[in-house]
Amino acid sequence: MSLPIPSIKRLCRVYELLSELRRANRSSISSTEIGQSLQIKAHTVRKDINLLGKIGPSRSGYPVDKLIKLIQERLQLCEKKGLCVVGLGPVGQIVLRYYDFLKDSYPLLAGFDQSINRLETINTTVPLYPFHAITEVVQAEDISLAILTTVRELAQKATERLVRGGVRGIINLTGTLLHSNRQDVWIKSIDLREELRILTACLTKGRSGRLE
Amino acid sequence: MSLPIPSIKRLCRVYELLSELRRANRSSISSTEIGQSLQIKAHTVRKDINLLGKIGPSRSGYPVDKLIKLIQERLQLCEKKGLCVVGLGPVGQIVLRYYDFLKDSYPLLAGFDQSINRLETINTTVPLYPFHAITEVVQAEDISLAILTTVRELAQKATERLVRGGVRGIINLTGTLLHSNRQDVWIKSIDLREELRILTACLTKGRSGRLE
DNA sequence: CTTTGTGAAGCTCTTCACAGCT
DNA sequence: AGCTGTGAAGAGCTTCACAAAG
Repeated sequence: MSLPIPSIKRLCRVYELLSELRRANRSSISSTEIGQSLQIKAHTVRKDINLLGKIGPSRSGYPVDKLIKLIQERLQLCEKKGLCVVGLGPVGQIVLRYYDFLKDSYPLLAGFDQSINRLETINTTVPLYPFHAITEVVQAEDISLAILTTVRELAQKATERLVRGGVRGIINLTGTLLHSNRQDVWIKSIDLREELRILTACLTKGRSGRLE
Repeated sequence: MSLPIPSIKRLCRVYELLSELRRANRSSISSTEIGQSLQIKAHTVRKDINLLGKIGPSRSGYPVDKLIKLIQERLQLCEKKGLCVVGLGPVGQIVLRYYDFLKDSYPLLAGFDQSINRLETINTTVPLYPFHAITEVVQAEDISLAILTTVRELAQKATERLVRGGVRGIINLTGTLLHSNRQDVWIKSIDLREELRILTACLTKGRSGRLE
């Protein structure tokens, strides 16, 4: 059975927490403590973990190593996924320069831009290609995820080429609404202006909830 | 009555769509068409709009102008909110340089960094201040929103100073979990690594839903 | 005959309560 | 005592179905 999206989101945060704990050599942690650290109710943490399947009969907190492995397997965080950046303006260049923190799981295999000038002047170890090569390169390099940072006008065309090449997940930073008929493509749009508006509207609510 | 968060999010997107329509001189639009444009069910669009209050008895689509005004009022998008950026590394500098697209509603009143060197070398019309001045400046300039882009180590301290000065909404781009006891402070955390993991996990689900 | 408006039904996710294990 | 695991209850949001209006 497939996990509910809210559970997936929380489990990704649990995963990050556990990775930090492992670095600090902690060997186990209780649902209560996970809850406090991440500001989630302990009930919910346990439900989420149980949705993953049986972890074993330990009754004194969850073993960090086992739980990491379980989440990795169930959420498919174990196998590497090829990543690319489309649009090498200021934002795209930041991704090129600072992607180190994700290269273990998401090797950055390609950057694309429509301007030949940019392709020639940007100094990076990531292979760069012209915009028209997207489908071909994505297919050849087996890239399944993309970060979109193009100008608005190119966003939809880029999406189509990415999907045609085999990309199945896109982080859309262009502030444009992307269309894709396909039912197996996931798009996460992030737009600062929209987020500011949401925050503004939330201020009028009495108490604050967490924004996912 | 206060709106549910999912409705707030959708209405912000409707608002953006309506703004575009107004620029194109459209005078009315139906819930069906809004739904198609934003990939929301028409039912839901109407429910959301009705939550705002009575808009009037027109039965041939919603009048664009009236609806914009109604959303603005109810979501408090009308009055300006002072904004600041904390942390002037690569990401913070992008906000400084490209914030134009939001300055109408969110004037950027201050930038903060802990490095005096940065404060002196960055070329911008936005007033820059040292890290320790956060509380004071936020209060003096009546700033209510902040974009956080500091290094991890400073994120929590920055948050405390911002909140003490009067900030009530924070977009957190630091990849750190922020704590705030206060019930009237809203925090939206955006973290590329987490988003990539969520996308990865979603790929294992059969059909794609929209990620909010 | 298309459009909005809305109570009611339905569904998904969260929270509860408590059994069972260590 | 403190912890996990889980069916049952509950809350919140979405979807439905249809009345009412142009």
